[in-house]
Amino acid sequence: MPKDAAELYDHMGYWLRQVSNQVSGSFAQKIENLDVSVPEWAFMRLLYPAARKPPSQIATELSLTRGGVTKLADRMIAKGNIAREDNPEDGRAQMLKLTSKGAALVPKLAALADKNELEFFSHLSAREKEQLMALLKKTVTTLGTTAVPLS
Amino acid sequence: MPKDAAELYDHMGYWLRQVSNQVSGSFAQKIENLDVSVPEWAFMRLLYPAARKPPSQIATELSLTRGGVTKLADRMIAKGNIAREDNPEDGRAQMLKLTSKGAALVPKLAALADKNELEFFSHLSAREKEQLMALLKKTVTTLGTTAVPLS
DNA sequence: TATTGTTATACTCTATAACTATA
DNA sequence: TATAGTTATAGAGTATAACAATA
Repeated sequence: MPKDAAELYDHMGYWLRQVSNQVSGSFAQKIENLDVSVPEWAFMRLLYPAARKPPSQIATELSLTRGGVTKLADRMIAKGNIAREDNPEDGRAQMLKLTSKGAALVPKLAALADKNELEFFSHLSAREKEQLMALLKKTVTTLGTTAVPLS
Repeated sequence: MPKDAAELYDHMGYWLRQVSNQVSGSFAQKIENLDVSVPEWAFMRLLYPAARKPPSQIATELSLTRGGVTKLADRMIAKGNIAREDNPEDGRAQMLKLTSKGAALVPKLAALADKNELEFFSHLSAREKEQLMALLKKTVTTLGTTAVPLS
């Protein structure tokens, strides 16, 4: 039986993008009231509950450029959710950390993330959810060892 | 044993976004030479090989607003990859279709998509890839937002 | 009045590249 | 010279809302 055109061009990336965009889009609406964007949430999540990380590390962990991290960080600082901290040992370096306001926000954001997950993935069995999560993490882990870092 | 913070805030949406962004980002670089963006590819894929669809349907299938479709379509028309066609039965309506240039581009884009998939998912077994694809499609299908090509 | 699509506007995300300060 | 971070600039993607034409 011949494959049809749609099947020929059926790629994982396409479906990943569809699902990711919808999940993130819906989550973005949920956290709008708290004045936090999805990238900001990912950023804050890396600093919770009390981590101090340099912008360069955030850039690596979120696959952003350093310029992108600066821009995101500027906005979050303006909102009072994170703070910069000078490094006394190296005048070039700095550390980013959550403010108490930012730290207090994280559990609220996490609760909304839980709600969002329920909305999108409750049709999957517990076993299917575990599989999906494991496959995604396995992909990221493998990329971490092979991917070309952004400059 | 108490969960630690990282575990508490471990959401599917986060990992989906990480993987999707990296896969799409890498694919974007690959198709840059052909002067096509990832959303444009998704758009063209829906019209291949010879479909005629109204903007409203594209908007539904790609989860975009009508305004977004107009903007994307404008750019693709400027590039000569798609064309607008008036609907003689309804003066408000129109149809979008690939030009011969656009249609010729699709197999090239698909080949690059194949290459990208290999890069990102060859660490998964055939069975794991099938599982991942099935779980993603099941999620989209349940949401009822996109027409799933039946295979 | 309702629907299809366009236009105007705005903001987020992300990139590249030049720049500053420090090492 | 190399590194950490910032700034300037740009463009893509997406949304909302007002609008025009048609039904």
